[in-house]
Amino acid sequence: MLDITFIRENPELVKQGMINKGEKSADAVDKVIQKDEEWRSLVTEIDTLRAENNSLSKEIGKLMGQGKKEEAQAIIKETSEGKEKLKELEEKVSVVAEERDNLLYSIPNVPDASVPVGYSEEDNEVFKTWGEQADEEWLQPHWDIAEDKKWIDFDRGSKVTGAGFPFYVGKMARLQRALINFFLNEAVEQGYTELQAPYFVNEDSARGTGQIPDKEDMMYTIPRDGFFAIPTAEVPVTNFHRDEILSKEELPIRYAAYTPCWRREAGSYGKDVRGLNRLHQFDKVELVKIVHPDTSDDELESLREYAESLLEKLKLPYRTLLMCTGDMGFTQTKKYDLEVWSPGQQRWLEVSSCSNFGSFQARRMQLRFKNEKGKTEMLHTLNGSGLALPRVVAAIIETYQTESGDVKVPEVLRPFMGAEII
RNA sequence: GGAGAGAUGGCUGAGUGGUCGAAAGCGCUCCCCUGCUAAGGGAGUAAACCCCGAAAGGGGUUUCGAGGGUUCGAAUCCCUCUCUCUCCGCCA
Repeated sequence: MLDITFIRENPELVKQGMINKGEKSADAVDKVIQKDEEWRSLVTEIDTLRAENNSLSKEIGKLMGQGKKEEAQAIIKETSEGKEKLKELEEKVSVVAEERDNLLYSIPNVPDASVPVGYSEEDNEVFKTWGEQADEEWLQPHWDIAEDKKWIDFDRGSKVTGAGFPFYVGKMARLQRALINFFLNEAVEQGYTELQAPYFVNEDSARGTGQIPDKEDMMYTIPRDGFFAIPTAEVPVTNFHRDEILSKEELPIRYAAYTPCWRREAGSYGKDVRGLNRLHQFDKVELVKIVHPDTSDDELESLREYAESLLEKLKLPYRTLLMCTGDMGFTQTKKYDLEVWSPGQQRWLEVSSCSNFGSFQARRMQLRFKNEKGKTEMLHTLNGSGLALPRVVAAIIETYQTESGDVKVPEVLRPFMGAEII
């Protein structure tokens, strides 16, 4: 959610941002400004009326205390009239406030000036490419190798739960555990605080990070208890400080959390979902930063660099994309995607997405701090994967396969695997 | 799952229908006093929103777990919900 005052003062900027993000119309901007004016004048009216009634009520109290019941009675009659008018206005103001808020929720975050304007994948900018993209003929996709070695059991996963819920068997299970350990150790070494988070969240939290009302369908629900299975650790971790006012000494806050993630991914099909490319349950280490507004630009760069360093340590070729306005999503001001090279599939696979949300999320969840002047101000939030496991696993299997049919263990994982060959 | 107790400001804790946004204490900030230290005195110390103002600031409204209700008036009475604690049961 954007700040209504900011919209009021920069309507053209907000409109342009909306258009650049691919919204059909930016009418909501003018509408929300008008609704806000309406709301403010109603509030002024109500406040005045209430002030009158309050002072009359105090008068009654005073008279009652002095035993002047008849004089009090006369004033009571007067306040009763004001009360009815008040009720009417209050109903009106709540309707207007809701209309204003709905409009406000429909306006996306304004893209940063450094973001390329564009409306499709092709307009994303290749920010960086690292490593050689292997393309030998004999390279196999990871699902063939995994099936051969009985490392991943998709069929039994389907039997036990459903499609997209595989079992990892033996060495493959251990590889996952190795990656989780590696990612968390690296993050802690970089100064992130490790956090173990709940896997279910309530409705307020889902709303706080914006899964509700927009993206409800992506989540699995536990209706009986009103919970949602988290689609990413971003949800519980960012909500950790919801409704809090932090002191500036606590900043920046950096968290790393490993959790499974559940996504319904309705409507997916074809080669995109083969093997480990897209699952309903997967593991991920998520990084969340809560920072001073002045530092969020730098924090995004260091977040990206950190995520990139993980792929470099695993020696997995990748590229970094700077997402264009139309491909970056509703809540972000700027976003980088990291894509690892999948030699067996000859395509790029997204393994991390590093985003700056500015104060957009913070405002929605009332995440604030006391600034230098002692005023409360919205914080900035960022997050990025560090990293999502399945596609990294796919890339490892495909990149480290040998012509003789083995798969080697990346050097940095050997201490965790206790072997050089998986 | 059953029985009971509770939720008040940064913290402790008083307040059971009327000058209560809330006593008192602690903490914190500033000032005074004190040649160090210790102690003492005074003032201040929540958030959101609206209006006025260039600003400093001023005025108003709302908020005592959340939501609804009774009343001219609610921290205080009624209803619903959430959370915390204690005991019992169950359990990794």
